[in-house]
Amino acid sequence: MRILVVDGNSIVNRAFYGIRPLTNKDGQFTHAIYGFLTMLNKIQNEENPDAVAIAFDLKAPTFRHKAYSLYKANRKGMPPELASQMPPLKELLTLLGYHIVTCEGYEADDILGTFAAACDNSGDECIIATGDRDSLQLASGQTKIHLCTNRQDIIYTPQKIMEDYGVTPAELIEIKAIQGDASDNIPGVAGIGPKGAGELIQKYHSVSYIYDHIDELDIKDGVRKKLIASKENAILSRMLGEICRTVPIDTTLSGYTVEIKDKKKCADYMAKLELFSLLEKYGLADIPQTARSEGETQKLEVIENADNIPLENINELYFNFEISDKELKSFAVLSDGKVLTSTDRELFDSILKNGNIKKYTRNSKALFAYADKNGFEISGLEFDTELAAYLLNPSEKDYSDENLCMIYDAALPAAENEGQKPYRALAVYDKLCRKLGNEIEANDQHKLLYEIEIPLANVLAKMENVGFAVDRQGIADYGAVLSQQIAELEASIYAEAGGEFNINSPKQLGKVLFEDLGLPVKKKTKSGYSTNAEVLESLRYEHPIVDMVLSYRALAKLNSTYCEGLLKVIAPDGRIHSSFNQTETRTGRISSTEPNLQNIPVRTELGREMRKFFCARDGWVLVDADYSQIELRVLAHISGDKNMIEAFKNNDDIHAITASQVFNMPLEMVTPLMRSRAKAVNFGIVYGIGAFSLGKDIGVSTREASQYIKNYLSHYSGVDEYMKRVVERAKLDGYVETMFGRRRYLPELSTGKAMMRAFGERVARNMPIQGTAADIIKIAMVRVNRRLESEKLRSRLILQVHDELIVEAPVEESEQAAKILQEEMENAVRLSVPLKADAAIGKTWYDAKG
DNA sequence: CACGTCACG
DNA sequence: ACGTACGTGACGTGT
Repeated sequence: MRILVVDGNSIVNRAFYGIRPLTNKDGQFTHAIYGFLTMLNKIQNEENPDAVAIAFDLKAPTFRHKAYSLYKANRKGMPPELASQMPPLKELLTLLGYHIVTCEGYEADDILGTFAAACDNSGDECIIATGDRDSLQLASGQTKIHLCTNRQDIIYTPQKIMEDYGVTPAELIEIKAIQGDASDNIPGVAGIGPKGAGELIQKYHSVSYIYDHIDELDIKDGVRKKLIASKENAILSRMLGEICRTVPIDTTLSGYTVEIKDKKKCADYMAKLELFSLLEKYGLADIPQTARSEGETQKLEVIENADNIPLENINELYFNFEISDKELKSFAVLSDGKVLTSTDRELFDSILKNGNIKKYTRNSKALFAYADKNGFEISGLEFDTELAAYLLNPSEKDYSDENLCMIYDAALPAAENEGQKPYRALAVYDKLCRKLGNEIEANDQHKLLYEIEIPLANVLAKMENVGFAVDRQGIADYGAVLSQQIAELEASIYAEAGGEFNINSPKQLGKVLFEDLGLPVKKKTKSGYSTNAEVLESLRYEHPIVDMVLSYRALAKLNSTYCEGLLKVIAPDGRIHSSFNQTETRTGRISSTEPNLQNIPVRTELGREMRKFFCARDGWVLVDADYSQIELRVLAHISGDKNMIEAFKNNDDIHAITASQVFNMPLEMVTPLMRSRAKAVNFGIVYGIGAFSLGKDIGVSTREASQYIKNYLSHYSGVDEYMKRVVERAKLDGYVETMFGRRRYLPELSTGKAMMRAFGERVARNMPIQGTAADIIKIAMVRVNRRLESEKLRSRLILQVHDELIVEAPVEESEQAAKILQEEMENAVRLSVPLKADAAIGKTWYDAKG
């Protein structure tokens, strides 16, 4: 037989520290459980064992030898965020049919050792799954080690160990005895590390041989001295490092086969932990869940192509649809507990137009786009599950109805066949909508959903449909010029490098710059030398090739991402129809894809040229309006800082004012450099700031940067208090929110890991600001669209770039459109400081942007 | 598919 | 000792 023996403690640790924290609705941390089962499932698929044993340490202090407990006793216990995951993990493992093995007085790796020894005797095969290299000593003809690392898993056989370490598995114990292991409190020999220890054991094979022949060894005197000085520790370490193989446990492999006994119970438990992706991995996706608060699980009844869809006296309609290329493929409604499907377009349209039927659905943007394309407006769209769920938790990855049913306890009925599968969620859509709706009310997010997100879906749909006109030939010509220049730079770079290589490969470029040309290494990445712009910038004067590479990069980016990329997505109508995603970001911003029109170059003149190809159709112009410092104004408002509010009320130059405060001098003395540094401080504050990064950003020492921050916070003391308050509040609530109640949960804040917690704190400071600004421009978009339509203009919104809106307008409407933009943006919400928006008109985006 | 890089607010 | 500001998406390379 073939048994997989899992080092439970080691794997769960790896999962806990390797994955960002995750909780379910109850606040139960689940990432270690999720990571453990994902890894276990993967290993099982790779190794295909007949049986699985999962070994855990016991909670009680354990000892292997008398001396052992002394050493292990002072090892730190688990952080509570991990400890709280152990009982549910073990429960779930048991439900999944795994056998958990523990033994009083022994650690998990002793159990591994015992199984390995048993297999060595019986001739069975043993696979040890662990993240701990200490277990490599167990490798043998019968036993291999499946080592889980942060990167790729490595399979260790005795041969592989010989290749990597140059010794036998047993000799690894000897090496460790000399080199020691701080994390295990194994002292080893002071002054000799892994390299020295490896060499000694390769030559002499054992600690006891070394000490028996200490005077005859062919080694340096220094080494001999160290060995002699630490003799006692070395011999003790030799004992501590050997894994015990005689734990009194049952090693009859046939007792460890895996079988799920109660699939339903198992599925329920996973659902409770909200580990839905595991349901699929363990083949439990189709098991109907118990409705935990709704009584019985429903039976799924689907009537395809129903000839009669009763709509008489229907006030609420739960439905779903398939629309592709703005054409209706089919739709399905929930009627009297049954799912009825149809392809009747006229019926579908009449439902959409009928304001007396309240409609509950998902992906309303697609629906609005369909209506827009067909020249009518939807009336009575009441609820969108995707948008509601996004407001309840914007960090969710999957807003599919099936997933939402699982998260929000709307028990999915079982499908009797493949054909029924797509309708499982619809069968319980009324329940799902009710639960989501209740939570929206409980969270006070009513306005956000009904007055902002749902109407916005309509606006976004129209923006997508209209698209942005581009000058195809202009882009192509620009691309050709770039290609020419790229080819020239390429040749010069090869000449400097003394040969051809792929400049686009950071790996190859790193080798050329830092090995072949010997330039100083400034920074390393996980996989080698860093070659990013910041590094190259600092090397500009070291070698002429550096500037060439910088130029090459700039041109290559423009050509591949913008020229070639955009040419690929121009529609037959000569316009670019980007998709605006409403449920993507965790702050409430929208995102743009295929193509991303929110990152068209602007910061360099060369890149900015690109915007000359984004234009209005003949006889029309672009009206571009952007908010002035919306995030700082939002900060002034929500922090209530008197000085900052005053500055904005006076329409002062906020960066200059900040400079005079940070550098402690009169406003007239502020130089452009000081102003630009103060601007960076303002940004930094919004982002959650650290002195190190601020210093790096503006090129001053960390010390100096930290003084700037101090000055800033003492002048804007309201901001200082707000920043403290918001983090404290977030720790209590577990989430932060915007002015309009948009939330983001922050499980990071209750982590034991300092880095991660610090990240959570920065997010807590930033999200309410970035998110409130996002809320505001969304309100403005809905209102701008409403005004354009109600004033019977042909002008239309075509793009949003976070603090900027673009309208395409007939020339004769442009002034009016500009006025509408400015008014609606500035009056979207009343803050304690004025909102300021500036509009400009031009034939192209380049011209229209201030 | 992950990573490095770089474009935007 | 380690890494280092918030939020995105696209491209090319290399495992």
